[in-house]
Amino acid sequence: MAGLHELLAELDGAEAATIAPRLLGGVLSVVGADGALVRLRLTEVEAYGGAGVDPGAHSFRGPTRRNATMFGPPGRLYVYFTYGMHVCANIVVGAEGVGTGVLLRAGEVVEGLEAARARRLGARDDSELARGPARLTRALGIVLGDDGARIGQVPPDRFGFEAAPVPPQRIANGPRTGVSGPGGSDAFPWRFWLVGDPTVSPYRAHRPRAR
DNA sequence: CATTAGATCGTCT
DNA sequence: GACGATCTAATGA
Repeated sequence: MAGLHELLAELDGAEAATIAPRLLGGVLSVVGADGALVRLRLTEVEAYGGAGVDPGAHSFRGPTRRNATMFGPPGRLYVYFTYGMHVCANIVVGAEGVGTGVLLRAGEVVEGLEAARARRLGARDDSELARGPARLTRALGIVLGDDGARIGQVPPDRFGFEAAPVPPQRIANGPRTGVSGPGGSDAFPWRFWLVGDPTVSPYRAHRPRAR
């Protein structure tokens, strides 16, 4: 099993859409803001390209206050707040200044079930604990203050990742969920998931704001 | 089962 | 001032 930084070094210069599927099946370890440890096997991710390349990416129009971490060194967490109430997390995968990341959309809790359940009261089934990007951060105890944190090894770090290669035939891909405009079209089929896994979130097209 | 309304606020235009 | 890389509950078929 390779750590995140080894994997990123091996794929140096590759596009986010090439790196994203390589993260599937890998195990993300997080010591949450409340101190409890949860390990999650990634089952669904989305790749986001760099500035001027990917109209669906936060980094498309260049660096801003919010997306600064995307333009920093790879192997860090890019955590952002959205819809007035939700937190989502990415792994920065491109070189410094490029602005690429992989959104962590869903996974299977493989350790720390009790902590994850406690953080996700209301989940009807364990497969729902981290089925969706905002649910995932909640199950793992990732908070806004974790933006920019380095993903190393747990312990001693609070965040870690171990890759676990998955056969290509078990991976499917398609348009990204909830992305408006051309970035959410078939032109960017950069959502990747493990075929048939119950923790993969349902696809939802972007919905324009109601009046 | 599918579709929709409402929640709620930081960020960028 | 408009709008989200979303989620839940409620309503309709």
